[in-house]
Amino acid sequence: MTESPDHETRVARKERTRRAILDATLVLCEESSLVALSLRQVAKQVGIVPTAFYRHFDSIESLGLALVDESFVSLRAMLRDVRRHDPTYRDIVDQSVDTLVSHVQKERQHFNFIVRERAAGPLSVRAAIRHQIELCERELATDLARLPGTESWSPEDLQVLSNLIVTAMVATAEDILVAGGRPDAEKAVGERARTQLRMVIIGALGWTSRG
Amino acid sequence: MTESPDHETRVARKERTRRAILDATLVLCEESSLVALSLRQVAKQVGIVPTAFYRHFDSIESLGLALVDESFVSLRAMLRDVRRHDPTYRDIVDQSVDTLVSHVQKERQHFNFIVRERAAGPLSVRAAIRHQIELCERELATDLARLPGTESWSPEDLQVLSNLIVTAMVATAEDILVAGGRPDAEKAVGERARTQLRMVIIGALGWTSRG
DNA sequence: TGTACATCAGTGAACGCGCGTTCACTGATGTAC
DNA sequence: TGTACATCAGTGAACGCGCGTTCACTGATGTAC
Repeated sequence: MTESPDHETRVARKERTRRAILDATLVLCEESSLVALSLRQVAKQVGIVPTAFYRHFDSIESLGLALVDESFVSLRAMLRDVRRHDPTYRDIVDQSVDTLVSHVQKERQHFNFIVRERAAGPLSVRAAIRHQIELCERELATDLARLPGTESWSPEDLQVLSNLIVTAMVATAEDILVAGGRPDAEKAVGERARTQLRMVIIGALGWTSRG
Repeated sequence: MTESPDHETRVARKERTRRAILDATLVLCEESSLVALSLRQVAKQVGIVPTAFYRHFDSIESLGLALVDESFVSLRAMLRDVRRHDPTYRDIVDQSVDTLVSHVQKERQHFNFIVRERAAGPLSVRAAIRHQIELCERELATDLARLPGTESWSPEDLQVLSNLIVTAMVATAEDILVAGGRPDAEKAVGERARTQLRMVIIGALGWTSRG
């Protein structure tokens, strides 16, 4: 990079280039997938020579793993927001869906990366994403256990319910991305997610665990 | 192709090569995605020279569209099986999930292709898959309307419920593929899908449409 | 503070390779008479 | 049935291009004294 500020430390400059590589990759992954991406395309987008890439990552695959970590840091921040129930909301469903929708809009590139690479990324990237989503499911299961009405549920059934909810929320995130910024379409997807969450939760309350 | 039977018509030989291209692509797409696939890799797998590819398809993208059509023909056959409720089953949920699981196992390559390219394929392929899944959702919605207990539901809410069920079933198919043939893991995924369908249907019966 | 040396992010040339696509071709199959 | 011609699936050479990776390098930044 030539346009570096004059009095920046060497470590800071390196970090800035690393950041630029991550950002460039997120941009390129808006259209396609990691597996169709070349190191040279990334370098070109960043504005460095291809060989400079190796100062930061071994391969596109390890760059992908770094992006998974980073994406889930921001996703976990969202889950914390959901968990901290804002008293101005009359309904936990309304609040959760609003948080999801606004977070996907704000972190569009990260969510797009996750949903695409989850299905099509390099094997290790797919595995890492699957693992992270499973952790989210488990966290949600323990949250659900604190909800009134689930006292008699077995841990297994809570886990199954949690899996269903996470699946529906991932699909909602995908559909918000497909809506592509059209506010009416995004709003419709949010409405649908609200209805689905209510259906599932009413189903949950009517359900008697076998455990 | 050199190993052609002696007395095969020209049309039949062409069809056989076309079939071989489709099959080779499904094999190569087990590991990766269409967008990371080259025409030369496909030709090599088939055993033809790269240029012969053009006798059958314009591009990898149009080959992908042909595979979408083909995959959904077999998927629709499955939906017909689900719809024709076998009286030996005590439960529509048990039967539907069994049909799904066995169909995914039988048509592993097609399902793998669909779930991967749905998220990561060329734009036109993604659009085609999204369209087909939407058609499935609509069909399911009309089926649901015939179920006792849904008389008071609005068409919109039936559609929303249908979307939730299809989403859960697509996720189930994905997880069966991830289970990768390990019978215990596949069985567990089927069990979970059964429980989830029951939760959703109980939720549906407890739900009062606003329409 | 000044000097001598070490570190290391980024450079640029070079490599062999697989890519999509073009083109003129071959030879078996199909058709008209 | 036999002949002359048309069709067309598959061939093989050739092209310019982008690929990942190697290597020796440069020159600014950092460190030891």
